Amino acid sequence: MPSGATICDSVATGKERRVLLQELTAKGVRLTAQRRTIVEVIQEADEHLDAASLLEAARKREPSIDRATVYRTIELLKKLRLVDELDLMHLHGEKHYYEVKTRQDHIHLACFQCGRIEEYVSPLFEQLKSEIAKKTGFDVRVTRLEVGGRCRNCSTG
Amino acid sequence: MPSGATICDSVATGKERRVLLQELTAKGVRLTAQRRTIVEVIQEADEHLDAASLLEAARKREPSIDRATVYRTIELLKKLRLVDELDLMHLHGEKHYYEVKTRQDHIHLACFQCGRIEEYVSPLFEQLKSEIAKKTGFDVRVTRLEVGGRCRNCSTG
DNA sequence: CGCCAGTTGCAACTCACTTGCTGATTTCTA
DNA sequence: TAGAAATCAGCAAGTGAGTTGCAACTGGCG
Repeated sequence: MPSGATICDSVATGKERRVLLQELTAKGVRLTAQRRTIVEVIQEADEHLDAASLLEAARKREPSIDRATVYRTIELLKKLRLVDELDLMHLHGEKHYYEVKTRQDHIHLACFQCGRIEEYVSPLFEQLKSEIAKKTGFDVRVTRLEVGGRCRNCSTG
Repeated sequence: MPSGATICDSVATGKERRVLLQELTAKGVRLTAQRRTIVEVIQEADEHLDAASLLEAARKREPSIDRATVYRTIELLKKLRLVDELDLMHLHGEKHYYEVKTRQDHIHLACFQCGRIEEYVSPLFEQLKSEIAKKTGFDVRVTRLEVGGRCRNCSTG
């Protein structure tokens, strides 16, 4: 975990989310009403948001917000490494999904049959990332591990 | 490795590629001149191909080939699990890249600075996939692990 | 060697995302 | 607490990757 990161939720699971507004303020990022709103929506989301859903949700609070602002804010949050971008195996077209970075990276499992997304955290994954860094000399900034297949329910029988 | 798969190259590295034409014939897929050409291009490629480059290369051999045919053939090869689709961390926009499936999945490391793509194979990754299958009951069909950061050269100094 | 399900080329279309510009806002300085 | 400088937002037009409907064509079986 980066020093100074602000987190919440259970520390045991590795799933604590960063607190975006605090981190943005700490980094001296200019806080406009639009950014506040977009960041709130992402922070409070309990499912994976694509840009269009994010825009829709943000407009409920701040109707004038534009698509371009949403994309520009997402870009900003990605660059600051406060959110992760996902494809979810392109189960529903080519759009991207966004989620607040958690302390430990997690793996996304996408079921091709029922479309459900499962999340999975593993010390083995952390170990693999360390191995990569050590063996290749790579400074690992972002990782994305997505798995496609059939979930337990859909693969029985 | 699936039974009956045809492979080539050194078996030691896990990087042997499937032989697409053979596998297509074996599966009874109708072989048109266009499909042959597209498959040859993918098979012989020594770098990651996006759809546009694939089209361009295929047209050098068979000038009438259309973009739609390339996309439809890629879709076919993906469904038959003969090729993998990559994003390469969207280093060059939103397009996708394709490569012939190898015996062992490999990890793609994308350098944000110089743009180079490194490949990495690890038993730990195979172990992680088994763990996922065992713990979640997921029938793992496709995996994609991409890492973004800075390569050894770009991170020194 | 003729048939026909499956495939192709074409052109128009969709969808996610980007960009140039102008006017508005935030934050810094005095 | 003004005013200035820098940054940001909204708008609307544009881009680029990928998709689709359709008529013509063809691989491979009978």
